[in-house]
Amino acid sequence: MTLTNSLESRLGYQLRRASAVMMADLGRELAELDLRPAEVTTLLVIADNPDCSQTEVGQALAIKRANMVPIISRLMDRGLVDRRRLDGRSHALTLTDQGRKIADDALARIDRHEARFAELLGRPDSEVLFRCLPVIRAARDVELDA
Amino acid sequence: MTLTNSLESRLGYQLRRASAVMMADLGRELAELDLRPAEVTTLLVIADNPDCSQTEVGQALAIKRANMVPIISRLMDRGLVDRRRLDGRSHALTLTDQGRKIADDALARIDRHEARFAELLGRPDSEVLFRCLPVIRAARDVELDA
DNA sequence: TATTGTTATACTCTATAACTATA
DNA sequence: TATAGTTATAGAGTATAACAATA
Repeated sequence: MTLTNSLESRLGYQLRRASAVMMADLGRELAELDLRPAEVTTLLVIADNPDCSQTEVGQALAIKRANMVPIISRLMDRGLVDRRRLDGRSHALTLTDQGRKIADDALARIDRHEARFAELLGRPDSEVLFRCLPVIRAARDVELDA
Repeated sequence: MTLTNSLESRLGYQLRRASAVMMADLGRELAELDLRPAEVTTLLVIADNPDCSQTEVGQALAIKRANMVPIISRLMDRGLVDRRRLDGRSHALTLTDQGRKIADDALARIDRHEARFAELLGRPDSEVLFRCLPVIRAARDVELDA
């Protein structure tokens, strides 16, 4: 009744399944904040880079310009992000006080979630992962726009 | 102009980005077959387990019963998968000759794609990944149905 | 001309609830 | 009652093309 699956020996498949498990776990951790993963990551990038632009956030997160629009829009509607005109076409993004509070809370939750998995893996293996995953990304990081 | 991103030090984030890169690369490799990743994996599981049921394929791939329907449906429409009534409610899935040909082609492409990344990582690190990723999955593998 | 933000739209995968017809 | 397959529907992420305003 348990099926064999030759995909189990493929790295891409294992990566996808592992990533799905961590995303689901993160989702549970963030559900109370009513924030989607894409919104949280956006919030954290703005926290790290006050006065950055929407396009820059997208570049940091591999999210296309067009797809940043509804994310920023929702964060502003909720009073977590503020923006200030720079020149006629670009904005400088910052967190509001509320946004900073939520970002801090989110980061604490992320780190609880991370700790659960780090403990599972142990120190030396974690280090290999942190060395290998960027190598995979660098192979051809998601190309933004065309 | 390059932003800092504290997420870079988080395993979940690195996994997701690395997985996205491999998925995009796989997508390019499979585009000529006009098969989506979910369809290819389904095809390969049926190849490995002739006469399995739709629900079983879903369990192997962490795809919910309801979401298997359009996948199987499209594979049958294209003449790649065949099914035979078992009892009044379950079917036995098999590949057609055409399906077997496509599955073989897909597997060859997957392995070319895999080889590119394996080469990048090297032998000992690859082994660590193949040991670690299932550990992450096992932490709480995607629970099917409710 | 190139860039920032935007709109509109489509596709892929995933999630839930409820139904049917069996067993 | 539980199971296999199904329908309908919604959400989330991602992709493309095209536009306005500005640099």
